[in-house]
Amino acid sequence: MGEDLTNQSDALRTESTTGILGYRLRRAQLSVFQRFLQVFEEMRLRPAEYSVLLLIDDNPGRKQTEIADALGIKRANFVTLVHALQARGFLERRAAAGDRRANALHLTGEGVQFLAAARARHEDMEQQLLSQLGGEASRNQLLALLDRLS
Amino acid sequence: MGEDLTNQSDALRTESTTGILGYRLRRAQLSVFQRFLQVFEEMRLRPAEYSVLLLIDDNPGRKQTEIADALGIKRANFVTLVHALQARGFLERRAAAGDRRANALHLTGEGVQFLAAARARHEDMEQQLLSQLGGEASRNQLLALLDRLS
DNA sequence: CAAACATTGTTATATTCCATAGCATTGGCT
DNA sequence: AGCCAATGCTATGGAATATAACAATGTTTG
Repeated sequence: MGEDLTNQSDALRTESTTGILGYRLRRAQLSVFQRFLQVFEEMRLRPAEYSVLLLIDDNPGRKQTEIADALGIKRANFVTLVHALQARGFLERRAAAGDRRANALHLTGEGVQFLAAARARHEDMEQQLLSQLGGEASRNQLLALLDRLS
Repeated sequence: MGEDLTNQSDALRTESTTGILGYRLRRAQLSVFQRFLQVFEEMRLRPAEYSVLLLIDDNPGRKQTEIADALGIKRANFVTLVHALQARGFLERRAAAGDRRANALHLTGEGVQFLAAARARHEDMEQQLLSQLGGEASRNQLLALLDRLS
């Protein structure tokens, strides 16, 4: 006999949470974002900012609200984002063609350059994630499954 | 000639973001959490709170820090969570057996009852997600892939 | 044993993200 | 002209998260 009375700090049972899709999704997303923050710490680039730069690069001249909507960001909160990126010289808010209310968003030369560097860095990160997932097939499957939840 | 000069608000190009794993993960996670918040609005239960109740139910008598660690919650922030659930009568903080600093967490009868109701509600939600994913096989595959990212 | 150190729960605080309300300016429509 | 919608913006609050510091207690070490 003689149970071990010394601080038996066993591992916890976690079966209940492992069955929850939302919980697992959150953990995975947090892990990926955490890595993003590390990788882009010295560039001082946040995930949302990166997505903004990408979208403007592919859609120059669009209005703030259009970009914000596409990213699921409230236009009120988008203002701060854009101003910060503008303050760093990465984008311009030009007067929109036929609408004096709207700002047409464009990347500056500096912004294009910065985005190129970010893209390279991000490419490496995606490559790491790819190898974690075990190949292109797994990655594509994951993306397809995620789409069904969105 | 004659391009259409009337506000041509075409769809934006989003290829750049669709290739980003983290972005897609975030959107899916947000979508699932959004639904959770809707489903549990009248029960006034947040995702984190639900996970706390589940974990205590499976591991009664554990210390706050143990539960918090398992969920990736800082113990400082965990205090508020626990106090709120205690204020609603769902759990108790009893004196831990051999440690006068620690609180041993236990569900109350009311807590068990509440958790049962939450579980039932959550079961329905998972069932919906399952059908969105297209079956058990897809769900299991998704969970496996998510694990490789965590 | 006494001293040094670690852990536990807690408070306070700052930051970031996200949502809502309201506003001035401008545009579109009737 | 008059009404309503859209656009960018400010202000503000809530929620999640991170850190620092603290008192009480436990653990380890000289």
